[in-house]
Amino acid sequence: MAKDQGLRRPATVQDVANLAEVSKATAARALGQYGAVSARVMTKVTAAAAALGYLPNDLARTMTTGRSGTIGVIVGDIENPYFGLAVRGVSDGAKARGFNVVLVNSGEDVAEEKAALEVLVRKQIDGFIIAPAASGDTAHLLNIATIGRPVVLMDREIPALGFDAVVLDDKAAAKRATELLIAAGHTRLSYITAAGMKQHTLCDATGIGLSTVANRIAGFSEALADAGIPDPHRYIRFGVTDRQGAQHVIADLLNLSDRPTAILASDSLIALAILRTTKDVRLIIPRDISLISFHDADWTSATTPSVTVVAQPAYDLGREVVSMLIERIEGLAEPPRRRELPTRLIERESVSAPK
Amino acid sequence: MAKDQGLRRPATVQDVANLAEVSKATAARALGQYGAVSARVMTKVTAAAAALGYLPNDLARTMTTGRSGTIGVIVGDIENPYFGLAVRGVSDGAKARGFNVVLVNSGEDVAEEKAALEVLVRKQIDGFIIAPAASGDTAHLLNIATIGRPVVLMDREIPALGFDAVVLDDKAAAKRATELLIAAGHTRLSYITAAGMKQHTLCDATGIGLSTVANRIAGFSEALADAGIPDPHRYIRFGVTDRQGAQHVIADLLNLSDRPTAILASDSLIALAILRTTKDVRLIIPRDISLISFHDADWTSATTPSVTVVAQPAYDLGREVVSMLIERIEGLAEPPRRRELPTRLIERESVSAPK
DNA sequence: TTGAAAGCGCTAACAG
DNA sequence: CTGTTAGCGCTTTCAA
Repeated sequence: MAKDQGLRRPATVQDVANLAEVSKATAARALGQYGAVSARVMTKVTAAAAALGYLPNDLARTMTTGRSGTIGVIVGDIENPYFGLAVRGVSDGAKARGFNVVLVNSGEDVAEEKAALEVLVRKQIDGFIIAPAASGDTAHLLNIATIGRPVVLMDREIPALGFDAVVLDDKAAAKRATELLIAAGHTRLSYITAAGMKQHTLCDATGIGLSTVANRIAGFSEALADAGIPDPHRYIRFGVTDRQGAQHVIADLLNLSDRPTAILASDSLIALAILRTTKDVRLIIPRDISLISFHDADWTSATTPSVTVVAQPAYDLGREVVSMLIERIEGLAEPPRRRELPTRLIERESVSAPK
Repeated sequence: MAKDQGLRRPATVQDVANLAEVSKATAARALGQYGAVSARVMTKVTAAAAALGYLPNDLARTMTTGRSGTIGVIVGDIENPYFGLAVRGVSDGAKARGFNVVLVNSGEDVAEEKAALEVLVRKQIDGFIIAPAASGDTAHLLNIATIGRPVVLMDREIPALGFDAVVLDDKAAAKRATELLIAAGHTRLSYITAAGMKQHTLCDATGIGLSTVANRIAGFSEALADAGIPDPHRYIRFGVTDRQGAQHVIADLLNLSDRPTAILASDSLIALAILRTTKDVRLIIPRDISLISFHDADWTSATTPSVTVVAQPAYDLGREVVSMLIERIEGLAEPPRRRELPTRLIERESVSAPK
């Protein structure tokens, strides 16, 4: 008996219409708040819907309207607090305007990014927010635009594609941070970055895969050049993505006979690896080595020493990017827009003069 | 001219069929790998699909099959590294079996949880993984089961609902950690937990909203009782959800004239708040106060002192929970199953004897 | 203001 | 093995 209610087929517009004794079209108009309905019908239909526990089938709605009210977000690593915060900005912004968000991780891998994109297209997503894994190999991104779905780039830009983009002032940020280190007296400075290339080794500025990486290296190098410090690329390390690799690269760096006396880390995960490694090899921050990290992660203010950081407006980045996207979805036709958000240097305890 | 390709209507099965000169049904069979097709037709259709850049419309497919190949995950706070890791386990497991995941944050709020659930039901999600925000107020969860969509509970269980659940051995874990503290000589022990109730104040064990919280408090209290320490609830604090609140509660606790000499933190975010607050009031860990935290967050091994933690198999939790769910989706009809995963105490540097 | 009918893109059931 | 037909639940003409 109780089982009668146990498994019932979900109610449809037709069911509601029957119970309310109106036509399907009328019931649909009342439920979907479009067209025009008399007050009498409105209440009857609403009551019927409530009685049946009616919930609209969004897929059917999307099938006919062509709009899913959903936007797709693809980032490299949601567990990176920087992206985590940005995604929260996106979610909040989307929710505020009645859109849903579906989030996919690309693992900073172009093939996975491509697969993710395909899944989302097949789900008839209205538009995309992407932090692209690489700036070469972008055919899939162009395709997406071809089928009429807007794309906004987040954090990393690819000017050639002509998409809207919201980025940070990475070059200026890197330069400012580097100058702080130089002002403290350092001349052997290292920049360690997660993404950008497969190789950990140094390279000339050509072939850098990500605008953020290229920009920061430009800022870093410029600061060194301005200070007359030679061979700026000497202590730059790329592609430090996994935890293992990070420890290894950092340990190698610290074992150099003329090891760097200051490090700039591209994100809080790298900074963490540096903390761990210095602890392992019994180097004290900032006495033996100074540290500045990109991203004001939660823990950076709680450690001893607390760490000097480049604070990034990640949440605002997300808000901004989603509002740009929604404007496009709603038909905005202007030429591509680009917005650059400022970062801020927060000085704490991890920088001092070299010994 | 170039614009001709600029915006083209996405290709449908019908388009592919026309180009391949077969019927719509045949094209669909070839594309969807079901039914049976001759090799000749198969190649023709495949070629046509490639030529047109055909991508199936998953919504249409779901409409007719009733299966979306997507599972919904609802957690309180994806930025909590514990849940972040669990969700990654879920994603990996789902991907491996050909399912997609859509993730929604509930902000540990029942109303939001309810709204999220509704959105997902409307999208015809195949099944749900939920870390419920509270164990009262569960009508919406029951409803979901009523319409025939399986639910598996993650991390927190609600036995009354009869759902599958995967949880950790919270009680044993709390007891073990507490015993370590007691063995070190502590008698004034505090437990600080994020979720559970609105009030920060102490309470009797009745009306605790979450199984995890109740279980841990049981383990904590039991250890104190076993050691003959009176008034075990004295230093327990609930509902420390936001950063502000955390600082405040902790500061109050540390300002007590007979303040606790050891704290057990319910997650890494609380532990962080403790680190920050002790730093503020110039208390040294572990000299002035010992600390153990639930969750082996990344940073806990990199700080000075590194922090002793209850390591939780969050990733495995996610894997396990998703595999249970998929079995249900694929028709498993057995009675509800419950699985408890073991945690592990990792001793590091944040515990010592009281002064 | 309301109703009837067509159609979104796909798969399922049934013939041939 | 292939084609025809019907229908998923909804919105959208078009008439009434």
